[in-house]
Amino acid sequence: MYTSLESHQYLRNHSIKPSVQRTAVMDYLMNNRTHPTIDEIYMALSPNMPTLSKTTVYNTLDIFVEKGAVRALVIDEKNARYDVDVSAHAHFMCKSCAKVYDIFDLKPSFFQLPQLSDFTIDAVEISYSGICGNCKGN
Amino acid sequence: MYTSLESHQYLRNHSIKPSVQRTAVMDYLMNNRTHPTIDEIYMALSPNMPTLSKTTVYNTLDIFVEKGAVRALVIDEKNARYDVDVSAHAHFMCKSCAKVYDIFDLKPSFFQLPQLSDFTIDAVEISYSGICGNCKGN
DNA sequence: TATTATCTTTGTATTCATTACACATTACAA
DNA sequence: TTGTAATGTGTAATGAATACAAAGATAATA
Repeated sequence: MYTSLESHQYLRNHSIKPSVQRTAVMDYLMNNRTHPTIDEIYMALSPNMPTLSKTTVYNTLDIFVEKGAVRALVIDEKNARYDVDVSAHAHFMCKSCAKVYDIFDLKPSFFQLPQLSDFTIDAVEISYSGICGNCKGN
Repeated sequence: MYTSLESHQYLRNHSIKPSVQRTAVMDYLMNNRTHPTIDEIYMALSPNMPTLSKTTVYNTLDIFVEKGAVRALVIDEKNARYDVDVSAHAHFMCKSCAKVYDIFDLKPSFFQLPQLSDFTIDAVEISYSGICGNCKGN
């Protein structure tokens, strides 16, 4: 369980001014490693922050991504998802329940960026899809 | 330049009944390897097929993907993109102009699907991003 | 402390890709 | 030819994301 002090510090480390809203969103991301959508974050926080606006959640995540504190995942065609773990790892999305899982045990070479003269490559996203264990039983 | 005869045959090979509309869409995909969006396909075809409906383009691509004749790419958060080349290759999207390029020269092992007890993995998508050569000059 | 400028948050309105759905048209088999 | 299923079409609805203007908070300066 991460405290808001830690989120606070993490934000500062990424040159993000830690407002109440930003700290709350970062707090949620650090404690819920489920690659949540904007709506999930908003729904989780709004009971305790009735004045929170969904626009703020959008703005906040945009800043987080811009500052490199969070990664935006393009794996779910329905929604953007956010991952506070910016280290090299891949993801798996279940086509049945739409949950997104981490996959850590891949060769580091998979995450090396190719050097191509035509492009300046600065990021890679490796996304698997299929059916997860929970859904297999259904 | 692929002819509509070839598209026709390609559809049959994938158990897709080749209607006029489906053949036209497949024709376009085979001759325009630019990973087009639904709208781009519709805009390109509608001058010659004034009665074509965008809904038909959506339905058609859904069938193509379902039958494995085409791959839907989740790389551009704005639009779905479609690739008639279903062989193992990766993509690069330019964050400036949003064009999507093919990347073929990766190790085959990158496209092997991990065997994990928790998931049944049946697809992988490797997506790079950055700035393309055209935009670098700007 | 008062003033001012800047940054942040908020709510509403808008955009636009995608989906839902009902109806029209076509293909095909009996 | 007739009936049925498959396919195509147009419109309406959905909903994520964005634009924007106003309100509120923060920080710096006098």
